[in-house]
Amino acid sequence: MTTPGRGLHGHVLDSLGPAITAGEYPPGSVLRTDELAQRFDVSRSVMREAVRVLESMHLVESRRRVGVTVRPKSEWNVYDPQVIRWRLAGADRPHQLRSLTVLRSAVEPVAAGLAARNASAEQCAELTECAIGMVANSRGHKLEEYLVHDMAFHRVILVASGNEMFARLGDVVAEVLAGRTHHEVMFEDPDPAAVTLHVQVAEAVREGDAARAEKLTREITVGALQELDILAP
Amino acid sequence: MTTPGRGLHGHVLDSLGPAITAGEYPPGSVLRTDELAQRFDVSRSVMREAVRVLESMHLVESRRRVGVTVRPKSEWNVYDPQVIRWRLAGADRPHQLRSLTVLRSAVEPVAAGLAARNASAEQCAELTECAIGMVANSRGHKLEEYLVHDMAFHRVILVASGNEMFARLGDVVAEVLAGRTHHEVMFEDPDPAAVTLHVQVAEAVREGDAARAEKLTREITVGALQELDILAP
DNA sequence: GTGACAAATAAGTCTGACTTTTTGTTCCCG
DNA sequence: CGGGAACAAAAAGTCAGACTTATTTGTCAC
Repeated sequence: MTTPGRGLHGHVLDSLGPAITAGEYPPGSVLRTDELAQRFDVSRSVMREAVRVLESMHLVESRRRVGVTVRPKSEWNVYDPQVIRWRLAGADRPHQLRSLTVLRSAVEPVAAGLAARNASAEQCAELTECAIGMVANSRGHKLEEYLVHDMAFHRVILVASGNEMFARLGDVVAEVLAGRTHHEVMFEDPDPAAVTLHVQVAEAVREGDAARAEKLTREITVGALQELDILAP
Repeated sequence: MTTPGRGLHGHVLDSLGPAITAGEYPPGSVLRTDELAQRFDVSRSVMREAVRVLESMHLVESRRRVGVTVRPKSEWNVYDPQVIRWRLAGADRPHQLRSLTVLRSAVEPVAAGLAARNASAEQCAELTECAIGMVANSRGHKLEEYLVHDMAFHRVILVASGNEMFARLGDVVAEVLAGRTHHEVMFEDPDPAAVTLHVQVAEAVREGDAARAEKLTREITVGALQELDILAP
């Protein structure tokens, strides 16, 4: 994603970031820049740059005379795409997927409603294409092709909402969907009902029916929650 | 907030960050590290650390032989609290407030519903306290005191939801609420209906009535949208 | 015990030299 | 005239070492 490890400090981050987000260093742990520089065999300047980035993610705090201390999880910038990726790659992947799925369930219906009002003709066309692609690959174990269109579908919805905060969740949603296909239980073809819902959402957006787009999308996200046993009794 | 300007590089960021997010340097603009270092009268090491942070926020991209280029707005990490603060302090403050308010309208009702299921006894008590504080300061131009309780109220809801992604939006919501009181039109006492809604949400959460908590919170956020003329006809 | 003072420590800063990658130009040959 | 290869320049990247500064901790006197 983006450009991983495009410098020495990037390489260091690819090691340290996952380690910290995986809880390998408990909150309050103290690291020393010089020691880390030695460990990763880089100069202090490079190590300092890496620490600065971790600091900007609120993963660590650097203080004079004490060192680089790991902050408690509750202070991390959990919306940072890099942090999300690190956590999804690590041990608390299931927990992270649940959190993100709940977030989806809150955001996507509203985004769909807005998309019904704001989507351009091109975006409507894209959406319909995606839905068609999903239908076309919904049977016969073509999970990978299905996933591509599913990710594209949700991304278009989020972008078409016209809200930049929603739009920037496209990568996150894509990551969640991909995770479900690649790592979770997803051996069979997708649920036909879900496929139909996507087609209907595309319809509703095209027709500018905000309420219906929202309601249908809510059904989709409820399905996603149920898959992870996050119920709403 | 947090610890602004806790180093030389922090001071540089406090200058450059707002400038970039304000669109002072259009996307594609090229900056050179050495020139910037001169301009801010810091060493190249310090300047490099600042650039690294901006890079981790996806505000800029640093490439050899070309320089530090400003990325298009659509790629920025708009959930980074620092970026949010910079943008709220700058020219597109109104636009940013609208985006965030829409995000609130999606997230908070769901968070309230979850809070009704997951809130601890302490959190219920806190919530009730906040609601009482709001009522107590709802008349007589005690806007500042009202704001404090209002911010606390929404923060408790988000934390009590048990979802870490929601919890981390506490600062953002607080910033939006503070912005409304301090910079937008808010001369009179708060809307009595809104105050009542908060009290009722606290009730619903206490009683574990998720559906009601969600519905009532949705009414609160609809009110917030209407204040900014974001209608739902 | 309390206060001030001193020492130790780790981050912070600066400088200068060197390396590496990328880009743009030039020049030669087809 | 066009295209490709070699070359030169530019800017970021890296490293090493010396120095500064803030903060903590320990000690000693009162």
